[in-house]
Formats: sequence, C-alpha cells, structure tokens
Amino acid sequence: MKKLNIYDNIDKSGDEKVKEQTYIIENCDTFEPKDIFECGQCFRWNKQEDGSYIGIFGNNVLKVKKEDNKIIINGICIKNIEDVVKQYFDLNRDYKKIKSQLSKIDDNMKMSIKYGKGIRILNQELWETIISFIISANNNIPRIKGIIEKLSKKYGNEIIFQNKSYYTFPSVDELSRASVKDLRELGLGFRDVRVYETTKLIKEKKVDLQELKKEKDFNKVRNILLTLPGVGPKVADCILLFSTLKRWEAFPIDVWVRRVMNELYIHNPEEAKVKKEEIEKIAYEKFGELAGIAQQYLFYWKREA
DNA sequence: ACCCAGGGTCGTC
DNA sequence: GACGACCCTGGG
Repeated sequence: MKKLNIYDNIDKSGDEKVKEQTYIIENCDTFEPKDIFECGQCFRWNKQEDGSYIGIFGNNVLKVKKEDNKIIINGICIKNIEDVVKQYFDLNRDYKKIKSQLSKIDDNMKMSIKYGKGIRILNQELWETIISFIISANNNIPRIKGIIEKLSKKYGNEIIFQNKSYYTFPSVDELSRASVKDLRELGLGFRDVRVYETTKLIKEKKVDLQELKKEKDFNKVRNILLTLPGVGPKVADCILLFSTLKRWEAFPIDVWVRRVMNELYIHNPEEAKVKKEEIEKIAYEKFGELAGIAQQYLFYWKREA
C-alpha cells in the first residue's frame, strides 16, 4: 500500500488524495474558537467569512467552526484527526477546574476569565514557536502574521484544502535555505540576523531541540532557549508556555501584561519603571503554578477591551 | 505629513 | 543595570 504524504494531495496527476476528516467536540463550554485563536498565542489561524477559523500546523489544515453547542473541526490530516486535535488543543486538560481555581483568587481574575472563558493554550510545534516569537519582538500582530505567511509560502510546502492553497511552516532544513538578505527582503527587518543565526544553531544541533524536549528542569530549559539569538526573557517564556514544552510556570511579561499588572496590583504612576522582578513576584504569589494561563486571561482581557 | 507604538532584544556605557 | 537603536507597518 502506498504511504500517503503531504504531497499526494497536490500531485495533480495522481489519483490519490488525502481525504478530509471531521471531528466534533460536543461540550464546548471550555472551547471558544475566537478566544483560542485571538488571544495572541498563535499567528496562523484566520477568521473566515462564515465565522469559522482556518489554520495550519504541522502538515494539517483544519477548519474550526462553532455551531450551536458544538465545535466542528474538519480538514486535511494525515494522521487520525481525533489524535491530532486532542493533542493540539490540549483537550485532555481540565479547564473547568483551572478556571474555578483561578476565579477564587480575586475579582480581577474572575472578570478576565469571564471574558476569555473559552481560551485554551495550544500545543504548538517547538521549532515554529521559537521562530514565530523571535519575529514577534517589538512588532505588531498583523505584521507578524504577514511575515510568517511569507516565510511559509516561500520555504514551506503547499497543501490544498477546499481548492485553496495553504503553506506549512518551513522545517529547520527548509528555512536554512534562506540567507539574511532573503529574510530582510521578506520584511523581517532587524530580526533577519536573529532568525538566521538561530536557525543555524538549531540545524547544527548546537542547540538540540529533541534534547531540550526531554529536559525536565524549567530553568535549564529556559537558559538554553536564552542562548538563541533573538530569544530574551519574554520570548523564552512565550516559547515555554505556547509550545509543546508547555510550562505553565512561564509568565511572559510584555507591554500589555505590564500594563494590566500595574493597573490591578501595583499602581505605580510610572508604569515603565516597574521592575520585571516585582511583576513576577506578584504573579507567582497570586497564581503559582497557573501563572502562565492567568497571564493569558489577563493579556486577552486587557488587549481586547 | 508626522509621530507613535507594536506580545523585545542587543550592544554599549 | 539603565538606555538608545533597531526594521517596518498601521493608526491617530
């Protein structure tokens, strides 16, 4: 039997195509597409005219649509869609419990959770998350999305879904083909060298991502990430929280989180002068091991409202 | 037209 | 440790 691969469905001469699969989540009180895709953790999900979202991760292109009290997910998946969806959307985690725990902390948390009640933290591929958040530095979301799209179109692979082309995020080898100049021309700006150098370090296994996945110690993993050009404290924490590394202790502090933490808990009239350490201290005291997800509720709440 | 900010990091002082 | 520079785009 011929093994299916992602190229089969774009081979116009071949008969064999990767079939669409469907998976339905029945109980969706802890799954709201808008909250998940617009809370700032991912850059490759786009809202469609019918209100659904289409996104690409790994070699999968999926459409996520909420209908009544159901979430209907369908699209191109090489593996079993149920496994893929459960892993990516972290469906085995009990968000009801997490939300009730955090709601008890104070009214601020209660309100932010009420606002972003359907947030889930995705399990995104480590390599893609590293590059994506290096690109995010001092940048705005529309431009970040645009750059990642251009990178994928130029260096990734095409997948056809419902007569439209989508492009996988380039692998380490694929992105290694890009020179600094290529990256600059794609609009990365000063991040070109950072992406180039980081790609090189990972390709040469000076930083071995497979080894990194096995490391248990939070600070060890974080310190290794910090050796990558373009990865500072904020980006490292985003990688730790939003990728398959999935460290909920990570508490990324960006302008929005600084703003909301100061507003709610610190009340310093000179927000810029609030020390990062002070914010972290309050975060761990209040949210403990749930700091990361708490950060995401606060971020989403403050940025949208 | 002009200015500012955007999910920060890096080199320099 | 603080401070400015950094590429580029969208919004006021």
